[in-house]
Amino acid sequence: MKTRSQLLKGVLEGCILAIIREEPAYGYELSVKLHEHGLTNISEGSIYPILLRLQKEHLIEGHMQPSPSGPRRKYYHLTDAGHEALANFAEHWNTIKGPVDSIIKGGREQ
Amino acid sequence: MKTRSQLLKGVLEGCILAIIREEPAYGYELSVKLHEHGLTNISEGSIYPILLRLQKEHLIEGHMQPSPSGPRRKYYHLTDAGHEALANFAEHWNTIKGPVDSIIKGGREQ
DNA sequence: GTTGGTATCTTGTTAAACAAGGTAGGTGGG
DNA sequence: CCCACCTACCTTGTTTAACAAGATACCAAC
Repeated sequence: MKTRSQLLKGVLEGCILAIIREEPAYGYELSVKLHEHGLTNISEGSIYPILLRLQKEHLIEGHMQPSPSGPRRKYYHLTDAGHEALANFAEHWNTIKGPVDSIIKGGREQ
Repeated sequence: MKTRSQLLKGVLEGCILAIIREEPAYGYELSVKLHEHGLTNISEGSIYPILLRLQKEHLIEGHMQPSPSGPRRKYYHLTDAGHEALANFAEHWNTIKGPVDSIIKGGREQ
């Protein structure tokens, strides 16, 4: 179903920023949390590239930390620019969500 | 602002299907209607490619018709497959909208 | 020592929005 | 008559993102 993956464009990035805002998280954890929130089947092949991109844009910063069990984890936290970007994203999301809902539900002309 | 144009990915296609479902429309008209609904700054360079794509996928059909004033218009209407695709899109949209809202608003762990 | 879960990252493919630009019909003003 | 303007169509090239697939590796338990 590629409709879904098109709908996720740009959305995932914002969601990841939002989750990290709550508390620092590592990649693998993000895939679990997104799933728990209802965004199922988000593969790691989507998440890691986003994390690298966000890091390159200085919206997040990461540092390795040992795990109580298993390989080391790279925890990411938001930068100031990251908080701004998230606010910006939330605003865009809100200006799109309303119109799209009203159009899809239909029936309203003019 | 490219965040916005990423967020529109996949969304515009569904919106166009939804508007055409209400009544047949032509390209130029769609750009006006989207704007009226709150989706501003959608250029014709976005709309016409979508219409061509939808037509190629047999979700819509178009036919030329004279205009009371100005060049001829190409009115599009939904096919059966188009109705299905729209229902499908609406479903996907609904499964994404809720989770994204809850993640952005934040505060909920586990 | 090998299996399996946790964890990271990379490459290549595909698909979509949009800017920019090109074509042309009709109408009204000069 | 012709020229400018609005309506209306379509195309090309650029950029960006999700994702599948796969590579790597640590650790624990058996």
